[in-house]
Amino acid sequence: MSHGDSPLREATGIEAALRPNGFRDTWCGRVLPDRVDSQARVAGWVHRRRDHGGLIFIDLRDRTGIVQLVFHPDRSGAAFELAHKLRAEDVLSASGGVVRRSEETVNPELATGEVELHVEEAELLAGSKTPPFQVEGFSGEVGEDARLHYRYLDLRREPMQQALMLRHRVVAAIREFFDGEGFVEIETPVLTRSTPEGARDFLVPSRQQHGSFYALPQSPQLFKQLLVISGFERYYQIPRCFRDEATRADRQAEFTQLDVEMSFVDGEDVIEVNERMLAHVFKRVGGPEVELPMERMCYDEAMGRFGTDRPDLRFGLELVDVGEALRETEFKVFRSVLEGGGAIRAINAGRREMTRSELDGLISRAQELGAKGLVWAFREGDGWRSPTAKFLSDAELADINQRLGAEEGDLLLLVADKRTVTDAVLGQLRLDLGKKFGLIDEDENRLVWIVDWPLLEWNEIEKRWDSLHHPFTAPNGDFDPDNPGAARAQAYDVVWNGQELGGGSVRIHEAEVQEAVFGALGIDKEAAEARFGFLLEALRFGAPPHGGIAYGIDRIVQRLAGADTIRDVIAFPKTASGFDLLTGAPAPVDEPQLRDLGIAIHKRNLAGH
RNA sequence: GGGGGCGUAGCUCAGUUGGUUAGAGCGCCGGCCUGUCACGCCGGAGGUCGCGGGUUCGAGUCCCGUCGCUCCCGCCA
Repeated sequence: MSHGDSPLREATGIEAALRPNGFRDTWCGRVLPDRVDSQARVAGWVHRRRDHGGLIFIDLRDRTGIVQLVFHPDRSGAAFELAHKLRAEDVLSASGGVVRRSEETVNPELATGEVELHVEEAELLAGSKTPPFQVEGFSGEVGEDARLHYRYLDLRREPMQQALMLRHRVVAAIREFFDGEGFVEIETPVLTRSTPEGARDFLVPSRQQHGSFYALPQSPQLFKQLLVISGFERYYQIPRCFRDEATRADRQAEFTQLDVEMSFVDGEDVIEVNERMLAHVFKRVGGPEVELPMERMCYDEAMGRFGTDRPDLRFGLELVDVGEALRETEFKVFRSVLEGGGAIRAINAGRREMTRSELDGLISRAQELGAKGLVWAFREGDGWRSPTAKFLSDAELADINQRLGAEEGDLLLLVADKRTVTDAVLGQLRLDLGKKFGLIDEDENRLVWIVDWPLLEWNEIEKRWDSLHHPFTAPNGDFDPDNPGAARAQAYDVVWNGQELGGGSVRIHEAEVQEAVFGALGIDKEAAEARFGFLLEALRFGAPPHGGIAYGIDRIVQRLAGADTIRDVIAFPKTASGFDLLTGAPAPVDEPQLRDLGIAIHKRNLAGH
């Protein structure tokens, strides 16, 4: 290792470690060229240091707290070879004062390739309680509650430091790219108008207009469209967005978006800029290499082969339609599904050993995902080993085997239902099995644009058409209100290893088209005018053709960091039920505050207490 | 909103078919040790078993409720 560059000479480049020195009350430091952790036993562990303007701060594990070390750059050469012992009581008693130590020799045979640091002076700046959990060094995993309650301590831990630094670099690289491409970053309101089409809104009561509410933005979608109408041809923003829905490992109610919009473009233009942006950012932060142009797949193909619009392309187990093989089947379950216009779809999971209870688990999982059942089978000779085999003819079994490319012993899974159900269920089972069987190469990276989307999809439960993206996505070509399901859209989602990083579309730029699409969505003229009148009116002043995209920054960073949950790349996340364990939010407010807002609380939920 | 798992010392956890004084590792406190880097050795303190109710001679253990953490489904245009 080369330590000759004297990192001590660069004030901001100082990295040092303090480690136990054989006695609990002594410690010495070591310098590494880039970044070193500190640990020292001074009646406990020094578990953290931060460099700060040429000084190094060390948090001590107990009441010794933060220590300031003053380095003498002109002696740093010697410092690389010397270690000083510093007695704990010196530090402890030095509150506000300075401790001076004499030099002592160091045993050169102990050289580890790291460099020991000559500590010239030490000054106690602040004490510290014993942390509630071990911040550095060996310890079991710390529970989520404890980490979130003491988030500021959790954030001292190296993986969290790395994650937030990575996040910073991602955001910096994004700004660097868009600035270089002539984009303008413009902020849009956080207190805005509720548009209850999508997720539930977070509402903020108005003090001046009792009974009226602001909504926190689910996305700056409408404002960015207004901005392109204003003549800002290339806009971007990194806004905080809010959706009052359940939290998940990859979802927080409060999240950060990268929002982009461009004028006088079609979908190709948006994709072209954005894949260059992704390549730039990934390169800047040491992520996987992005080959340009990126892979693309049509929506219909993704749904057909993988049962999802965000396929993980790192492994096979693709969906296959076996309905043709069962056209004449006597098996009542399959027959009624086919006659009802449904589909029978299947995946060949390959040659697997599975116990009966594991197979039962697959059935439960399929039912949980919405299927009525799941047929499993192992190819055996020309037929199946399966409880279902006896209901099917030899010819049917052979045909299915052939369609699935099944070889001896392969596990086959069939679902019969409406096509949307078969695909959703098998698409998820495919992912479950991919993980279970270790089919996913974690080192592989597959970025793909999913393109050419339907504009709308039929919502069977609500009996209406829904937007696949959002109501402002433009139909490709003429829009036929009598056949809304036929409309396609220049929409594009970018999917990385099965996770959607972002999505966008070309937008409607003509008021008449927007009105027609609202109509198809069941938003009548009056409702459209009430909720989106400002947009419709703006469109009537001449909007440029425009399109854009929005990304989930948290997810991008999560993937780049290799974190299991989005919480690990958010400094102060909330729990699954939306609590902030650190501050205690949400919390009741005082009666006068409520009076000011004209709000009374129904205490029906408190009555039982 | 529904389902599963969890809640015991500061942290991570064990705790048998319900049975006397609830344990371990780490951390913490005291003592010893001059080259550690998960230091080591000796000793010690530390618990409303999430909370409330119930069953029982007896509850960490069983039941009901409740609060919290977590995963899955719904939801997330």
